[in-house]
Amino acid sequence: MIGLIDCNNFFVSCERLFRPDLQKKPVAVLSSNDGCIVARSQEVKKLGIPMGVPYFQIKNMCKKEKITIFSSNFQLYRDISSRIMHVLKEEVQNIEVYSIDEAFFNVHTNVTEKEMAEMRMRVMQKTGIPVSIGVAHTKTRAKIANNIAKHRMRDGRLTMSAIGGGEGGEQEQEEGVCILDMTMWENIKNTLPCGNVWGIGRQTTAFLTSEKIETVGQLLACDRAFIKQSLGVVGERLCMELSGTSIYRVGDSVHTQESYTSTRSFGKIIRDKETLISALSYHITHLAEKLRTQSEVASKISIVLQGSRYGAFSHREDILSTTLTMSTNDTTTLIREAQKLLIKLYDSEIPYKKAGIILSGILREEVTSRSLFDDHNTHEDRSVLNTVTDNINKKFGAHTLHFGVLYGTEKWKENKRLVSKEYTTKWSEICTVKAI
DNA sequence: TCTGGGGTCCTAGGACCC
DNA sequence: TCTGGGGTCCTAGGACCC
Repeated sequence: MIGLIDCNNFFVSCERLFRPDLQKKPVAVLSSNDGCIVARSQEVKKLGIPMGVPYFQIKNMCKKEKITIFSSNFQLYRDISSRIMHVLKEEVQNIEVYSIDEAFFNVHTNVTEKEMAEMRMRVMQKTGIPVSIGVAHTKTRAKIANNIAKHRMRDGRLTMSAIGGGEGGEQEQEEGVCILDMTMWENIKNTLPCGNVWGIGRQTTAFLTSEKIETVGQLLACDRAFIKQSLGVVGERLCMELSGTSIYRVGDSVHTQESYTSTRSFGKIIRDKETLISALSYHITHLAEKLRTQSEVASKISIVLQGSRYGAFSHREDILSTTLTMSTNDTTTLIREAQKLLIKLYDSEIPYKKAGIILSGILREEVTSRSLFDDHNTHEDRSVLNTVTDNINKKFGAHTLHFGVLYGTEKWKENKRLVSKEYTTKWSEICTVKAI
């Protein structure tokens, strides 16, 4: 059987961990630049505030309903996430970290809800973060099981009606866990909407609706050739998973990353080339450092520029890439390449709102060969410079030592007015406990 | 005034090869 | 007059996920 553990309202739970006064009170977390709502407490969901809504549209409502708002604090969330995964590794043998707040794991066939409920309590006790656990025969079904588990938690003994299914059976249910066995699957599949399934998004849901296919039961009753023809191999696999044949194994998605992206919206409109260079260099500094700590190099660099998506220049995104003559993780080389790309892509007429870098063609540093025409001495010098820079920044904090082009960062840096402290990753912001 | 960021996989079509 | 068949690799774009 495959289990899926998922943290409840993860970012909100992280904030509450250090603000216990906010338990049971409405709390929401914003995306970077304080743009949109990306995490909501149960109380906020009940108020009808949807996921992803722009903050400025509901600012008044937040004030009226006394919702506590936080800017996103990814340092904190990443650290709490790693603690949870660490605890989980002690609990089960095979875990696959799927996202910042989710992990799949294998569990024995006769696992009981009681066992999972106990595991859930231990994770909560050791980390302070509430989680839900769903178990089923396949990953896709485990996702559904987890969804049911989440609803069981909210209002005590809730049924599937909240996500569209009709949960049958009178058996005792544990809070926050669900083992979706054959009997229960047969009970829910004919009322479970396709759109609630992992892997069926907006487009596919619209298509299925147009074909009068609304529920998972109806989808599974379809002709296989029709599925393959209209939804491709992805749809075919999805149906296999739904019908109980496991296609995706635990551990499948654990492999080295193929690309790294760093992009950020600007706090205000940017028009001049120099500030764009500064922004791109900032992203390169971050990514190149990441490559170096992982002993990797990139063989392709892309710059991304985007005009304001709302207003006269609606949705204009430009990408320009170049393949490097030699794979590298050297900050200087990458900044130079980005500058060349920017000169080609830059348009003084466009009010820019966002810029970023994508590094791809990621390779292990030791397997890459050197170019015949490469200047060996320059390479060595750069390597020494990068090492020294990395060490200083590691010791004294990010960007202590940086390239001159990064002056200008303050011109585009995001707004983050409501950010909480780095309680667990920064000495100066650590919690103080007073014993009386 | 104000609308996020970081990924993966699949597919179709073009370039190129023998 | 008549101009094949079978591949691979790369890329851009779409759909989806958290």
